[in-house]
Amino acid sequence: MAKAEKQRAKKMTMVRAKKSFHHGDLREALIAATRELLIEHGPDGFTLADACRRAGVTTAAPYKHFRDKQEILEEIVARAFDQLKEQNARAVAERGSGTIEGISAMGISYLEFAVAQPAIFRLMFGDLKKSKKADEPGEECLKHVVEEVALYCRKNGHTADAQQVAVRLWTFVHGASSLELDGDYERVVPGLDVHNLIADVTPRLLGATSDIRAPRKKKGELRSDQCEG
Amino acid sequence: MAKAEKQRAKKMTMVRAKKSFHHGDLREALIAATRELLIEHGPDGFTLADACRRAGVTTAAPYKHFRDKQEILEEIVARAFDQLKEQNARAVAERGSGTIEGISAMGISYLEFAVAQPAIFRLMFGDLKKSKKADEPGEECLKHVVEEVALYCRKNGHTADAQQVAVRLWTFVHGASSLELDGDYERVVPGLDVHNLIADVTPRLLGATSDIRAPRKKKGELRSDQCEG
DNA sequence: ACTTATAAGTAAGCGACACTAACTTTGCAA
DNA sequence: TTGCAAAGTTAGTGTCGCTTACTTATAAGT
Repeated sequence: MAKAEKQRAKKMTMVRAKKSFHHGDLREALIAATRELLIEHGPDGFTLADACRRAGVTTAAPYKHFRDKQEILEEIVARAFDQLKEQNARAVAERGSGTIEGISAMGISYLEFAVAQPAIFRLMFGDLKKSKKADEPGEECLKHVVEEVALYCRKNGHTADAQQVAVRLWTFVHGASSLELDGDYERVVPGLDVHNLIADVTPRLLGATSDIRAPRKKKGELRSDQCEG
Repeated sequence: MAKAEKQRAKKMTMVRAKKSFHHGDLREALIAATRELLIEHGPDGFTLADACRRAGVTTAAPYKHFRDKQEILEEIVARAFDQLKEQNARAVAERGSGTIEGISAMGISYLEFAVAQPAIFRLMFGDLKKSKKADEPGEECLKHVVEEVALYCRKNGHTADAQQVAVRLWTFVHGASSLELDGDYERVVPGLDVHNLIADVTPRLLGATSDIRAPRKKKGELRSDQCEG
């Protein structure tokens, strides 16, 4: 009667009413919907309620699968770290492991990840604190850089501390990603090619550690990549 | 009677009831309160309502002075840029204008600003987009770096493009600030001294130093491309 | 096959927040 | 003195995150 009609009507409003009442896999659906909204409206522009509407459930439904809003984001962040790790690995493998080009490509990969999904990138490194799950993947990302740098050093007879160098590279690439992401480059240095920036700087940061002193013009002559006017 | 009593009672709850009903300078009071809350609870952890309570007014009062919540934040961000600019100028002046030490000090000043007021720093560069007011001050910050680099180059006979070098420095320092701020260094490289990091890298990015034995002789001719898979 | 426990949904409601509208108080100026 | 605009207030709207209590479908046990 009225009941049956109501049910049927509700069915129609569901986005994916596979099995009428139960949603099949609401957990994944919510993660997907949240991801979409994150991309569409930025990190703060999405609401859990919106994600529910998109998944075709009421706003109370998520709490059967997640403790709170934050937990959905944490799951997304954790997966994003895995994705970043994988993408970086692919980039470095393509251009040559333990080479400047490979390491540089890894940095550019990092940048491209950030640009491709700005909101998620911000969540990954923002203070919404990943707390638990995203800790390890983040470490693994840097660890991979350390390995590549160490390999490069071995190949080229450098004695530099690979970890220290890797931190430099990470820092620079992260800065470039952040500034590009927020549109700060665009605003302040309109024509900038960020890929080139990273490729230019990578070799500089790969150098050995300690003999940093006054500027010696001695060696200043040789590099054409230094700065063209 | 009751009315008068109520009013008097309300007076007591006001934070600064200079003139009873009217608040003297609510605009400034709200900005101050918002700043405090920003520092206490992070960029997303504050509410306009809280700021009102702290200023001793109702939640409708702010709209006599600001269009919306965002406009308060924009004002704070604009002032923060001025403060950053000034602080950087002081830092470089102390250590010597146009010197590596001065430029390095400017970078460290940037970092310390970020660490001292993380929430505000994030607002400055986050995507909450400063839109109008914070545009110029941000540009001026970089412009100052460009000037210092140019001065340094002139002093030392470098031909480098000061703007390009300045962007490198900005990028690195911004990356260091972001990672330090979010606790990522702490998590991944616990013992790191970020000041040293900046001081180490500054000369490298200035093009001064050199120990880059990178076999990047000519673009087409890099060997060791294909090492292991 | 029938019962039954439980996982997974709904409905209704709470408190908080951003913001609005309409009213009231106050200070200042003609 | 009046009268008016600035700067408050009260009251209310819609939304959000989250909770509680109820309902429904599924799958297991006998």
